[in-house]
Amino acid sequence: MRVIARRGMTAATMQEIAEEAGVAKGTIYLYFKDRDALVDKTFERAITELLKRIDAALATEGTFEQKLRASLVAKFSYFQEHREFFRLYHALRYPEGKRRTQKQYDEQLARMASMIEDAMQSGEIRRMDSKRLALIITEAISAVMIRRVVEENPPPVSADIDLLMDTILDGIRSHS
Amino acid sequence: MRVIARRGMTAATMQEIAEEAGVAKGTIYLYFKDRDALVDKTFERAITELLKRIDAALATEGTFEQKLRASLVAKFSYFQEHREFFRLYHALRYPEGKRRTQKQYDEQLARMASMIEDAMQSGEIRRMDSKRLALIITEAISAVMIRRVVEENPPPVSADIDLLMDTILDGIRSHS
Amino acid sequence: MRVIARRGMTAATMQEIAEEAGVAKGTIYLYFKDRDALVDKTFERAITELLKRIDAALATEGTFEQKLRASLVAKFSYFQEHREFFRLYHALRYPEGKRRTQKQYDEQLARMASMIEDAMQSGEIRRMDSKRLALIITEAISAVMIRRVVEENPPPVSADIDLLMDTILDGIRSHS
Amino acid sequence: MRVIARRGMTAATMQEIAEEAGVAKGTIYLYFKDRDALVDKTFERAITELLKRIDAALATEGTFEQKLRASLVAKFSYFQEHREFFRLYHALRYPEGKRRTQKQYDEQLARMASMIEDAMQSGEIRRMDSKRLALIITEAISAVMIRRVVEENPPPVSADIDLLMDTILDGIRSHS
DNA sequence: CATGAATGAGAATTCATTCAT
DNA sequence: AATGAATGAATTCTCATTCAT
Repeated sequence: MRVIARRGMTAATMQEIAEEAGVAKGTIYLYFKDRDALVDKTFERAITELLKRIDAALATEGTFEQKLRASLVAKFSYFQEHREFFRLYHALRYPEGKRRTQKQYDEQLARMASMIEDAMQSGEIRRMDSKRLALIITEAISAVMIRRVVEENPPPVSADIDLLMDTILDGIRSHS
Repeated sequence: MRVIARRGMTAATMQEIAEEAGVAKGTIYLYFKDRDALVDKTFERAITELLKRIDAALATEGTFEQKLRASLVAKFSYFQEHREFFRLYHALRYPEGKRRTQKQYDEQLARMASMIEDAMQSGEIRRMDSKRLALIITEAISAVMIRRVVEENPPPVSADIDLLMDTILDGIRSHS
Repeated sequence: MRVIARRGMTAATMQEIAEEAGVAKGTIYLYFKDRDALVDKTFERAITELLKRIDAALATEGTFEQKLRASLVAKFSYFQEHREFFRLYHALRYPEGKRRTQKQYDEQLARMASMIEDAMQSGEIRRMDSKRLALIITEAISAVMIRRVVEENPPPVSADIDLLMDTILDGIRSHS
Repeated sequence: MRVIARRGMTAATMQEIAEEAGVAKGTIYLYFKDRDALVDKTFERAITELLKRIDAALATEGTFEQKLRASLVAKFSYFQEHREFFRLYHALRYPEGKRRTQKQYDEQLARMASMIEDAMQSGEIRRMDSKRLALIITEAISAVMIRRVVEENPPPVSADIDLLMDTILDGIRSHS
């Protein structure tokens, strides 16, 4: 995970992975059929943990706003702990050499869309294309989160979360 | 450009690039110092054209809303013409193997931020962190645009543009 | 034996041998110094059984013709039982990577040559180079026997044995 | 060819082949897709030359005896020139694994069988199973020829040829 | 200018062998 | 005695780069 996150999916070598893992090159092949399998499995594992956290947040009781904020907190804290994974998350969306998005990413979008529809039903948010909204919200959040990872001195997490919630819910237009 | 866009920055081989260009491998080295230079220059060239269009849109007279919409139209129409480049644009943000973002990306963000500040000054939009807003808006737009590229039957461009403008300006909260 | 016969002396892996034997890889090294020793010993064992049968046939009382036929029957019936070993027998003659023939093969040839000399002495067969004759006869027999192993529907054993005896003893020339 | 003949089909390494050929490892891959292709093609090439010579001998006018002797001379002189190939010829018959390079060998046997049938027709040799005879004769010849390659001081070629012709045509039985 | 054959450093993969349990 | 996880040397293969033509 660390090596792939650091070097990227193509540049990571079996040698470096072995060294980082503290085993010999050959040992890796006892656990993964080949390099491809290793990358795939590693990728899946890294992302599964994140999605589990986000789903847990979305599953809590409360208003849409509360759930959205909770999922946002989950995402931010995950990357706070695993700064290196931002590149994996990045690749999740449009993996090299494939035109399709990753299944897990699409599933997460679908869950977000369904939550949005519920909120529309309850009148909490306006009626709009739920799938597109899910995409826009997810990526807006990711953008800030990924940016934080590479920033020397990012603002407090709460500031970014508040800004995102504020922008998503009320837009940027002035209402004076 | 085509090969790099198709295969990705790491997977593109000099052989395939030469074939697509209709020249011999060696010939490439008459025009580029090495593979790195080729990738960098190609990347820059692909992106410069896009940024030029966006900047032109931003430079027009009018309200913030008008300029934002114009830049959005520019971006969408560019990728309508160059579907394959979405992967390059993708890489623009966090190039493999580097922790830094690409200079051009940061510059574009800065221009957007300064436009946002002008709009805040004029009272057109609320006072918020302009840099973060620039990031959020840019990425929300990119998310939809990139998604369109891989969609079989994307909705009409105007629908996506309207949705984005609407969401960015007014948020998703219901005001009944 | 089975694995080496099936895969060949070079392609057989310790892993597959261990699996077929129902033991762990490491266990093999309690019984054989290394892979080379295993292959050599296995080879020897497989061939010793065959040579014992042939020698028994040659040791019976009777005319040269009777003894030759008996040894032929022994050889054919052995490979009838152990079809997979033909590849081992094949390697017996000119082992890969060595220029020398296998000792046991040479010894068998020598025994055959001495039997031929006895038959010359007794006037049963013509005076010719006994060593070359032993070689020619042995290989002619092997050729048919090996061919039988790979044939879908080989002719009856007796037909092949009769043909070989006939050809060896009387040649192919017409005497009409 | 030389390396494969010397080391065997499995033990020959790309490194040694490259060195013997006086090129770099990578260069080989410009001419052969992979190791397998190299071995197959090399093998085929080595054998084609031999079979061409034998066929030329068989195609001459004359009695069966004359043609057989001519083909025998061809075979002996080929291996006189290319001593190292005996191992390739050896492998031709029952290649490790189950490669189908065997085809050329089978074709040659078929040609020999058809020549034998002609000789039976003309009454020059006795009526017997022509396919089995072709096999027996071919392998008897090969046996002597291969043995010559590994012998320190082989007898004169003519002696071996005479012995083979004599044995094949008239058998070993005494007619006193 | 252009070529493309040749290069060789570097990466992935295999497998005989070891050794702590 | 037996195990099998771990090792790493050896091998195949890729591809950016060079250079004689």
